[in-house]
Amino acid sequence: MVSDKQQEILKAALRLFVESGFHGTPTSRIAKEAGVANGTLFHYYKTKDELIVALYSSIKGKLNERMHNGTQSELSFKENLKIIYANTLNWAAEHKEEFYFVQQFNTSPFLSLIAPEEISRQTKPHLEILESAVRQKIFKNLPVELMFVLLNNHIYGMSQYIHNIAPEDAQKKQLIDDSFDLLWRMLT
Amino acid sequence: MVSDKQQEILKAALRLFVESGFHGTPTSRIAKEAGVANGTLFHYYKTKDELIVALYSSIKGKLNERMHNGTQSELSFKENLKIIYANTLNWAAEHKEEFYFVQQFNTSPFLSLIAPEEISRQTKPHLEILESAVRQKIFKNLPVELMFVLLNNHIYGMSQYIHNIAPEDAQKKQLIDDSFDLLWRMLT
DNA sequence: ACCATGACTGACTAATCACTCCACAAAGGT
DNA sequence: ACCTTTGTGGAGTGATTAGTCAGTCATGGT
Repeated sequence: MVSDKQQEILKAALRLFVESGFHGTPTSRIAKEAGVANGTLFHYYKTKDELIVALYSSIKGKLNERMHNGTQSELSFKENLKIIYANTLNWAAEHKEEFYFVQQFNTSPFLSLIAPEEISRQTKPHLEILESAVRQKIFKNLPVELMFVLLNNHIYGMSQYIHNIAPEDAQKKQLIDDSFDLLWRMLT
Repeated sequence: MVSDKQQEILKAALRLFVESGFHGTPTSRIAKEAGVANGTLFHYYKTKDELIVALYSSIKGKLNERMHNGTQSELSFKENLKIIYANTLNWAAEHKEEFYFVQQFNTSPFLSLIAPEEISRQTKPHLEILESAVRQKIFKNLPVELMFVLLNNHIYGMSQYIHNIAPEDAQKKQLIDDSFDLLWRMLT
């Protein structure tokens, strides 16, 4: 159950963190932009760190939800992987601030606030997908962790690029198709 | 001319920024760890922002210097690219804090403190290398900016991976060889 | 009508921050 | 010897910060 005010706080925090960084945005400013009293913020989140982590988890949750939209066990591995790939890139393009925030968070000392088991819990399903592809000899016989970071960073890079050139829908679709082929070619 | 104390300040700042983030480390702490008075820090750098940018430029400069070590016009394009690739990954492995700092900086609002022309000045030579590879039909006929972000993020990913598994020298070399082949296969 | 609960408020505080200021010292030119 | 420049120190300052706290208000149960 996330109340309206809580939503507003998260929304304002996201905007301001992206604009000015974590320590660069005072809690007072977040409260102000959320149209909420200072105390209210601390009513919902005991500390600023807790707010940051909550925001991260909320965004990650939404991305994960979206990522597997439309995948079906009847489809081939390649088709499913491409759906996941496209979902992620489309989500990133539609949620630039969220995506940027996640990147910012991942390359910051705040990442250590997330328990390692929480991280591996999120990562595990993806590693398993890659593992099965290796077993089926679809992918090269390489460590799945290696393929995972390459896949991840490929997506990061593509997001950056799509963000920079801001393509039309048709062009974007083409770009996703083409870059998926590059990725596929690299891993198979 | 960079004095000893200045060096110590940069060294301490790097360590602390990586550990606690930009705003998370007070200038007073940097001065203390550098074995220098508070005022001395501000004698060399008018503001904290100026210190951060100076640190970034210094690190980037060192990386750029190292990157092209050993390249020769007599060698083939592929050989030279591989040298650059390996130099970058080796530098990153030997300078984890520096590499992490650059990533942190790049995904932070501080990036906007670097003038766009400064950035494109650094990027241009790399784009030109890619352009020539496209002209010679070595690489696929794709936008060079696209290949650039993919190349960049591939290297970021590999650095992450190498950092995580901390391989022996021989294994690291093998990893660099193999991952370069992946990259090459993707772009040609 | 009365009360209990919990969301919500905003003035407040203790601590911390970036940065200043001024004193002094060493170096080097004349 | 004298002056100027440059480097260095560290106490000090005003602004800002995360977080507190004492209390108000709306809601719903009885």
